[in-house]
Amino acid sequence: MHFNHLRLGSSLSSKSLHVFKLSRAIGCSRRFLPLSTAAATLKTDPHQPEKRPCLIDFEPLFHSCTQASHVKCLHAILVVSGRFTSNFASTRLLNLYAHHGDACSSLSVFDQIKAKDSYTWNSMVSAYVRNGYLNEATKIFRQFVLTSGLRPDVYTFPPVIKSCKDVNSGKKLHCCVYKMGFQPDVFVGASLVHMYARFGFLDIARKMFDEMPRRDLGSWNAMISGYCQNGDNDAAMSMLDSMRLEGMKMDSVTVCSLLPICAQTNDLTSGLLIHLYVVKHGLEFDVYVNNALLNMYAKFGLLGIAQQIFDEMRERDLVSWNSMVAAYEQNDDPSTALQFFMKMQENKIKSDILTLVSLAPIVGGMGDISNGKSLHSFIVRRDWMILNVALGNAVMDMYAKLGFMDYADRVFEQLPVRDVISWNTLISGYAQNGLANEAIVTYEKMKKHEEEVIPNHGTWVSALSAYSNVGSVKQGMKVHAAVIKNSLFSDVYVGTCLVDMYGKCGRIEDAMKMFYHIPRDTSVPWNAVISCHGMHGHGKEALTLFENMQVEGVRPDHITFVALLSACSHSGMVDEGWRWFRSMQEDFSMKPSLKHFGCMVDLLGRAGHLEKAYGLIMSMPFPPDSSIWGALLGACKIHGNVEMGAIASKQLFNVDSENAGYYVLLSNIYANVGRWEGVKVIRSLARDRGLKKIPGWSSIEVDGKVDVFYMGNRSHPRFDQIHNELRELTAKIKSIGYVPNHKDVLQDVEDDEKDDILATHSERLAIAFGSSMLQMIPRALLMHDQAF
DNA sequence: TTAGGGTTAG
Repeated sequence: MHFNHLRLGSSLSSKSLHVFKLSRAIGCSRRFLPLSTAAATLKTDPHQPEKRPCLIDFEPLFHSCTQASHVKCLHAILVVSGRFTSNFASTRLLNLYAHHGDACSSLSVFDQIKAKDSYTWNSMVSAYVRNGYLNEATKIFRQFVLTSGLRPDVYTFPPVIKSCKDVNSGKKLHCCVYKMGFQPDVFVGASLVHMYARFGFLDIARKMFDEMPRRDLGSWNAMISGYCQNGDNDAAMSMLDSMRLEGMKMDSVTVCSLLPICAQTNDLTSGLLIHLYVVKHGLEFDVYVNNALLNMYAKFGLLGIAQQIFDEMRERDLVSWNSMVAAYEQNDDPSTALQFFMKMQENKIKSDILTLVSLAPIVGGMGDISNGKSLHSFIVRRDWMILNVALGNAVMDMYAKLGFMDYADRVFEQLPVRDVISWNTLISGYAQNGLANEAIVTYEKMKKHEEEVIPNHGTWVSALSAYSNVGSVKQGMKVHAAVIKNSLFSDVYVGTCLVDMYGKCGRIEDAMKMFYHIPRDTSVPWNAVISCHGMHGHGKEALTLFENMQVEGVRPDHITFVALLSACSHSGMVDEGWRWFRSMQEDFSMKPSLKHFGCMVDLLGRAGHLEKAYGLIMSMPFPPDSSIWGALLGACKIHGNVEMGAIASKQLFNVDSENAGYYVLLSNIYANVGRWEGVKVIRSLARDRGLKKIPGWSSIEVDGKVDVFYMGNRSHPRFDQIHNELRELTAKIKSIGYVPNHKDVLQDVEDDEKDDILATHSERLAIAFGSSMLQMIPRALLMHDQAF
């Protein structure tokens, strides 16, 4: 019966008005006035004025509470009608609050119940567990056992077992259940089985499961989900087979446990079969099932299907919304992800920690620090930083993406708990922002905390990329040793980083040795090895490797072609470059991206075919970005083509007026041909727009420590020593015939000043430092100048 | 009328 059937009149009596006021006072909306009117009418039946409504009269009202505000309203009615004092009614109210996520109100009701029975105690424990207040649940359970004088029953244990945080407290409860003489029946038994499985004690769980006197679907699910959560997918599947042999059919819980492992094992077929089962058995209206399906399709990159499931869901919860935001974020569509987040706000869906975990990388990618700061303060205001390491890590990563490593570091310092990902995020953040030295220092610091945090794949990958950026092969080799010690050398990603490190440091032979040690059935290591050959001008070797890759049946991807085209570009192999640029489209059906066009513009430009490069840009199927025009502008500098340089820079400033580097490049083109007026115009333009070029830097490794130098930098503690060494070296090389090339100084200054500028170039500072530390021979400086 | 087993993350 619906509460509307109880409505007997439409005008409000004084008592019903009282109910209304009371219901407003405790926060329920006017829309639910009929509920209070109905109850008030119950009280004021003119024919039986003394008769208060019986508990049975409230039954339909209990069932009508589909929203939190309904519960508040019913609460008011119970108070007014004098039925709140009934233990039964108030405990049901307690449960209703808990079901609607309001454990605080549950507690307030609980406190008002004077003669609590075990139903009341059990309900309060489960109210806390249901809403995630595990510590409070344990406290209430203790009070129940120690102070109430009542005996826990079979209803008590399942929620308490569920709230265990570690296996030891679980074991204690297991003993307690055993001592009190409870049979491990289906509920308590399944709880214990799942508790052991959850903490990874699958053998104990399995033994208990096998010895259970009775097993229902829930018991099977406890065991299957235990295997799934521990990544033992084969055991989960064989358990499923046994379950079916015993005539049990999968329900929504079984389905929800299995769907995530379909995505993990890349088994789309099983996922589709389960989806079919869901539809056939009418499980498609379960929110959990829909969320699990949605997530599985998103993990396979099938966003269209995920979106369709979301659109067709009758009921959506926070997990559904979070999953959609994460789905688009993880599939490189941050703008749609952001739209979903906005829609959440429009629909008044409150974000939780996981919403923010997905939102942080989106904000990081938007490039606006003020948004980043508001997101951070939103989290801090709610104290979520303390609750969840993953969120802290996500915020660090966001600041790293925005280029604010000082903020990322501050967040790191303030984290109450740091796990391996916190360290990895900081290290890779520094490395990605060009602060290789800081990355290395952090990695060294991490090693000192080895007892608390064990490095993983991500650590080696970040550390290696930092060492390869500063060209520190000795330190890189130490990481290599650590990788071998941890038996990770056969991991494709770690191995590829080693290839990359040796390659970037110029140790091509070592890179090749490493390459032949790692599995090469995917494009990942091939891309690295092709790229490092290309980088050092070994275009032919890069091409040979590319051919070998095809012989071994490994399909090249977009990145392979970027590596290959850039190898052609660095070796001046124009014809080969064209050939593969066409081949990728014709033979491999790949559409060239901006990066491929960028390589081609670079290839043609470097070779002096500026008109052809311009023609290629004009034929592109999408608008060229700053990297394309930047490549053309760079080529104009090499070939001193002022006219084309002006065209390229005009386009460049249209698409990216913020990058100071391009202004410098154009002014250098003018400077090269001595057009100092042009230089002045461009420089003042850059100054007016408040742009400052990020200075170039050079690094050198001495005794395992890496030092970084910037042009004209005087802040080094050994500055005087370096300066003296530099003077001596310059004098020496001048005495053996070195003539400074003033053309390389792109400023309109006197020749002696040009000497000074050349002499304090960051690479020279680094070499002078190295020389002063190691008594390096001046030959290094000579060699360096040739490459200048 | 209280209970077990389920979906999202850095």
